Amino acid sequence: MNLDTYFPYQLASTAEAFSQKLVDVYGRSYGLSREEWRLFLLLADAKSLTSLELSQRTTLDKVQVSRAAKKLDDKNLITRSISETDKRLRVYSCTDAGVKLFAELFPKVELQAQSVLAHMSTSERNDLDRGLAALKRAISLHSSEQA
Amino acid sequence: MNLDTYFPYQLASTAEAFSQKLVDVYGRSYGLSREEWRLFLLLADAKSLTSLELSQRTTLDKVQVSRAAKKLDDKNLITRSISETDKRLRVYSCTDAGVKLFAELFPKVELQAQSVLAHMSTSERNDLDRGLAALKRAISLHSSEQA
DNA sequence: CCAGAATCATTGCATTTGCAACAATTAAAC
DNA sequence: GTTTAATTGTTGCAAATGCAATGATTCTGG
Repeated sequence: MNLDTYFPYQLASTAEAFSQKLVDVYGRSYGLSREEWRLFLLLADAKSLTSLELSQRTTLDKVQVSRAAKKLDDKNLITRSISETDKRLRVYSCTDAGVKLFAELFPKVELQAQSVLAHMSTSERNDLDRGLAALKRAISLHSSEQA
Repeated sequence: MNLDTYFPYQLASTAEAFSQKLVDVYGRSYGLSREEWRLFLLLADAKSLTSLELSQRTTLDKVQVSRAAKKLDDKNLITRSISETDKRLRVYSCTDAGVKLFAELFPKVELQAQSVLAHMSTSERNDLDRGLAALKRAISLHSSEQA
């Protein structure tokens, strides 16, 4: 089998390679994992979010959220507290240091992403956006029909 | 930040979700990991491949190949031997049991993939193929210009 | 032919991850 | 109102992973 023409492999390996380009920035320079970066993206411009909101708005499960949040807390980038309205939930928000780091880091990540995407034409980028959105929808439809 | 419109997240999460759909088949039913499945795909219709060829034709490094191959060997799906021409290299090939399992498993995986992709139009699938190919090329160009 | 550099597969070790279990809290049933 | 079920965050433990080190083999330059 030639993997170069096998769609599942092309999707997985291309996505992985692109993600690695971004990890090269926020990981190598600042020691953040993918999960930490993902939470950081959500918390950066929100006042505060609960653990439930974080789980729902990412693909991370509760263990991943708990562990990534703990690491961000250890780095003093976010704070964790117990929700007043539901003591089972946690409320997270960025510290000042977190906001500052994000303001510095995000443009670098964005620059890296754009410098890769700059090698694609506008029409190619539109194709990719539409194709991905369609695939995402297809996966969702498939899951609901299986249930 | 709304991750739903953020390209890097859309790419990563969609690719992960699609991959998981296939893992549901070859992983849940047969206990194979992504890495094992990837080697299995290459070895299934090849007489034999060396470790070097496997590394080059996948995104797996030598440690991943060594460990995945060991597990496939433990399951009696492939054989490992030392190359005659270069005793540093290993030569892998499917066992009869491996060939048989692959013949049974691959159609199931393919059916699963097609049943997801069936929810996309032909034009959407073409967009995705073209967009992915363009992104892959862009990543490659970006890497070479950095070097 | 030979000494040193290079390449390969494997292993040890530390970290990460997935999954089940657990304690704390809330919701539901009656 | 009380008991039971359900939900949440965390932790323990086993398996997986990344990375450096190692041993074995081959290549290189004289």
